[in-house]
Amino acid sequence: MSIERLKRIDDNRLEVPADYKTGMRTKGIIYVDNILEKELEEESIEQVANVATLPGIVGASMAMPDIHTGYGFPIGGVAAFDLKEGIISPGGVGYDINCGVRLLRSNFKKDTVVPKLKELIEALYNEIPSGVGSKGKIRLSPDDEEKLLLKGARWAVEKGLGDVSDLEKIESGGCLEGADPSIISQKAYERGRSQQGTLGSGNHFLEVQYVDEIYDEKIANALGLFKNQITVMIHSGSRGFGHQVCTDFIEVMERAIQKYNIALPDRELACAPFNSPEAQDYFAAMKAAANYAWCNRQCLMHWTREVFMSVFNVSPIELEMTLIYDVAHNIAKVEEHIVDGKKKKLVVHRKGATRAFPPGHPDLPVVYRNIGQPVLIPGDMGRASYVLIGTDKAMKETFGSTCHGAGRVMSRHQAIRQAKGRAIWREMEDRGIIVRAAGRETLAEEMSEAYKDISNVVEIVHNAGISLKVARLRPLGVIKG
DNA sequence: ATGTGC
Repeated sequence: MSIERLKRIDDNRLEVPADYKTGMRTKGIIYVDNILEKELEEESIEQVANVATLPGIVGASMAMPDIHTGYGFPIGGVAAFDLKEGIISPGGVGYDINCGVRLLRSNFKKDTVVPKLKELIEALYNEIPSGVGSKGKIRLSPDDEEKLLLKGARWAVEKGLGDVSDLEKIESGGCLEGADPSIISQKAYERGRSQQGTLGSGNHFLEVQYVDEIYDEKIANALGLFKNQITVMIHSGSRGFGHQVCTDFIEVMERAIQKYNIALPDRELACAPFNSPEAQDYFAAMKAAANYAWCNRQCLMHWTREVFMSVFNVSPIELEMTLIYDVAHNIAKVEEHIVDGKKKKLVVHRKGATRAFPPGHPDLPVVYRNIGQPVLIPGDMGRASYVLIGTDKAMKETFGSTCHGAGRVMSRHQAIRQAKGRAIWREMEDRGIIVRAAGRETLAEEMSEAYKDISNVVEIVHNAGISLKVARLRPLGVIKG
């Protein structure tokens, strides 16, 4: 097994041949150019091949340029399965169910915010609960929690956190139908109760940014973006709740593979036939966790708006901090795609991959119907983030998917070692970026050098045509967990 | 990612 056995399809794609490994039902395709090809881990190639052995896989086992090794499935992976012959797997979604990103616009320009940046970041840090195991200002009764799991972001809006108009700018309207609170474990309920409305830790962040480059004027304009404008990006997920749901169902799936006699090259691929009770229970629990995450990002956004209004003493109308979009990048969804010329429903797993639906798709908000789905790609805290737009080519090639972020090049441990004796916060401040982090080692783990250059990643998906660059955002201030 | 792992 090695990289020499991969075949270059074109400048942006490598093929993992179907004979790379015994049991593969289809080939693998990895979106990398000859630069990021060098960063490919052998283990993650193996994982792309492993996914190709799963029953009912449709099309190729795919991976985006931010691929790295994950639990069973690679992070950056996209895999679609037939509803009758295929499976669903918690490892294909990931531990942080519906980890995702939302982007807010504003009427402010860089010049207005920079003089008050320290005060702003301090205020945001005080208002946004962050860090491992952090508790929020929301305390849920068991009844509240159940409603939240059914309603998603709408639950927060009904509590006065945000506006109804926010909902249409969230993927799936901020709520997946069919969540079932009755199959959530007590443990998950307990962990979820105090963590709603918290940022989390690791690569989760809240970032104040400015638009530094526009690649597509027409689309940027349609999204309400302009040069030097202040934007806010929020990257968070379903916290301990989603983590517990994943843990609970990996156990269920480990029994299911015995019961249904599914042979796997790696037990971390544990799964169940999509139409089995085990799979349907996982899917309904995953939806509950997805709804928990959308509600979480909705709460974080609301407090962000409040902080901006208070620090700059402006009204909502003056600020016009509207939601541009909210994407999920760890999720499984039933979607309609064209397979061999025919419309077919599939269960698409995106694990560290972002949906990138094209112009005209019925699932897009009416206001974006003509331009396509906004794709939000966070980079590391020192470099940049990107806004892209979904394309027809993505729909044809990748089941409407693209990359989700930079992807690590250093393990957390390696990063901590490299950062020893350095003051990362000061290095950042020297570059004009104010950072505040809850965890003692978070800044070391999250420093720029620990990640691939996001520009390289985005260049590949842009050149491959599976999403197109609209704007680049530079960080000014960051809140980390 | 995570009431962080051996």
